[in-house]
Amino acid sequence: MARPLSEEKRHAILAAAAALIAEQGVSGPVAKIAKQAGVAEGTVFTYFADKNVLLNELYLWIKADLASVMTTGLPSAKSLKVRCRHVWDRYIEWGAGQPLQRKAMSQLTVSDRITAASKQEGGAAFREVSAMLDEILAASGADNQSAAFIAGIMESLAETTLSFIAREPAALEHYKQAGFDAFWGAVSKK
Amino acid sequence: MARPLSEEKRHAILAAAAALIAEQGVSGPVAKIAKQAGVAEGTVFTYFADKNVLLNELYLWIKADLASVMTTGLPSAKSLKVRCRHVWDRYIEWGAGQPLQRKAMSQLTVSDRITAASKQEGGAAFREVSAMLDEILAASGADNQSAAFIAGIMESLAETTLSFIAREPAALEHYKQAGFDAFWGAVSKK
Amino acid sequence: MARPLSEEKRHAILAAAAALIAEQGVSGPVAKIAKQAGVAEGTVFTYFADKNVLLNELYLWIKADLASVMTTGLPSAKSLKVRCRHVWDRYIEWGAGQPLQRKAMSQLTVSDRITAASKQEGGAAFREVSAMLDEILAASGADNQSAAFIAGIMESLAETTLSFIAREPAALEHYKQAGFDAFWGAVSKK
Amino acid sequence: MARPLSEEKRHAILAAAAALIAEQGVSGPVAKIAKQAGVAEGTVFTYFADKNVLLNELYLWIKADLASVMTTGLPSAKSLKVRCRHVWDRYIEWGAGQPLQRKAMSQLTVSDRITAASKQEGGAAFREVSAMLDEILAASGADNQSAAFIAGIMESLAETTLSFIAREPAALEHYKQAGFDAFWGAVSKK
DNA sequence: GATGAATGAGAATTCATTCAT
DNA sequence: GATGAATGAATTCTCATTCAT
Repeated sequence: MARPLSEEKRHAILAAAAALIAEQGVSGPVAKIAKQAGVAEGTVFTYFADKNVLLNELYLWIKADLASVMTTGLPSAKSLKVRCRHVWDRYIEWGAGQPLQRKAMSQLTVSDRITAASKQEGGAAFREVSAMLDEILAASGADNQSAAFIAGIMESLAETTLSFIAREPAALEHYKQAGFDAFWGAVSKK
Repeated sequence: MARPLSEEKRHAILAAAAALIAEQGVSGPVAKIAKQAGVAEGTVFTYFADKNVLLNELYLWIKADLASVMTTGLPSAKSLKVRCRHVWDRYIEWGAGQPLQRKAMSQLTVSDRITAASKQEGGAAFREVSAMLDEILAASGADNQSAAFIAGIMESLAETTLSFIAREPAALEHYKQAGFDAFWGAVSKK
Repeated sequence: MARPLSEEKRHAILAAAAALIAEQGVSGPVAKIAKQAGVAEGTVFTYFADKNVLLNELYLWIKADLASVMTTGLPSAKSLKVRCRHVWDRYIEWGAGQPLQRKAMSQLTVSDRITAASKQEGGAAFREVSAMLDEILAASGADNQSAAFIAGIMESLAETTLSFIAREPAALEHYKQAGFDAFWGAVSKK
Repeated sequence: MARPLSEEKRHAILAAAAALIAEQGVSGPVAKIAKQAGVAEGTVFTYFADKNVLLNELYLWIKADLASVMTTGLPSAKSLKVRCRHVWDRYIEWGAGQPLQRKAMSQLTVSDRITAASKQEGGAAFREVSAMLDEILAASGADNQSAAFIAGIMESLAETTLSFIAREPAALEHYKQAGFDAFWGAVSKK
């Protein structure tokens, strides 16, 4: 191949797509993504076969980014609660710092254009987190929950927390703490 | 007066819109809504000035329906937890029984086509529920939460619960209980 | 027939049509005409078989009105120039006083929805004026003009005059005089 | 650059628009313009942002064409009347030779879709002609006319002349002469 | 590989006309 | 006769995708 695909352009397109989707939803036109990314309209299709592929790869890209952020620096030796708090804080900080990616993710999540395969692959990125949540399950002795359900609870509470932070950025620390308290109360044995 | 506007047709259009939006998102074509509702395409626009109006009225229609379901038969004399459980159960049953409306609502909620005014008006329908959540706040003595945050927690946990029920309908009762336990743990004092 | 068609409604519809067409052109919707006329949409079609019929009848209605205005009080015994001046002044005053009808007429004239038959019938209303213009022709001895051409000149100069009056209403008398001078210069022998 | 915008296509679209508007008025569908121009419907919108823009650019295109024709070869050294005759003849020949453009122009002129800015810009193209008409004004000593009014007279008489030529093409020279005589009689001192 | 003009299948919306009330 | 809801064909415009340059 004469000129190889440029990883830089690929990222620019993904980032532009995230920004546009955050603002306009998944129906935002490819032309705007291209313009924002600084490439020609047609170029988008040399990096992504079609718009659905772009959407799905964006979904995975953001999921992978979030998963990586959540588990980097995880203090494996510390207590379960400390580790959960670490993960929680990374999630909240990521969401507060990347509002466009978070908003884009919420649009992608409800869209019917993200395939089941992508959703599964996206979930797989959180294996390390899942394992940690399994410990909660074991510790709580609760027989009516599952690790997946606990993960869902964490995700939805984090999203709720982030939506409040988005409206009151100054209260970031307050909501980060309150949100974690709610999470811990929700999943730990009383 | 010639033919009066038919409330029946209006409902048929709203119901068809809910079904289509649940499946295809807010960008589903009006033509399909009309066909599903059994009316001509143009008729949709005699009932709703444009698609945005239809979307906003659908949002309010579903919100009002849910609010009504949640508070009907609320046992005012009973304990706070019993009343919360009543509201929770009604929510879960409504969501499990009206999966299309629930899916449509989740699409509408993230759409930028629902106006701030509609969101405010939609929230107002939950005044009675809000008052109840205020009691939780007072009882918990927690100084780091707000009634709005508690409402957000309830809604997001209910949605999470419903998404698990959607995948495992047979486990409805299990998740209804587990979800409520999580909610109660999240918002009550330890 | 139980209820006869009301001449009053017919006129209201024609007047409303003139007003709307003046503002929006012949493509203005029938619904707006009906509303402005204070009748129901369907009623328009009991008075006029379809929109083309309405347009053509409006054309004839305005033409007849103008022809009547131009020839009423025509001082038959006076000189040719005095009689021409009479007709000219009535035209200008009519056009200045009925700007909507005049504007509507200019829209109808260029529209392809006015049939040749209507145009012919509309022209016939000006028989008396035509006869007068024939006299000009005879008097001028010009062999290179025709009465129809002179009529066309009068009409186009009057329209030009009216368009200047529309922009400067205070200069009505000025333009009325200047326009007539131009007309007389154009059609009389030097 | 990929394919550059083709000036040829742009012209084809403008010409097709002129033809269609001449026949059907400004409400003629863009689809027909596209078909006549030999391009896809969407292509029209890559050359003109929307139909109003197309209409306004068409208006300016025709105006500029006419202005250019009228002043090309103007014998500056000759008498005022000779120069006026030159301009008049060019106008009549242009109108007789381009009946579609002329008809389109008459439709555009009465349309409310041509902006005031376009009308002003369109008028500016006739600066050279205007200057010549100013001379008529100075020469005539008439204090009750203005150059703009004279221009209006010329335009309306030319249009009238052309409408007669359109009906009797064989009488072109006759009407060209008769029309000019009328014009000169209308604006020159007796 | 990069570009952006070209394409045409939709999508929302309008509107003349019909017809049930 | 009067009304205005119902209809669906027609219209403008958008946009994913292709392909000539």
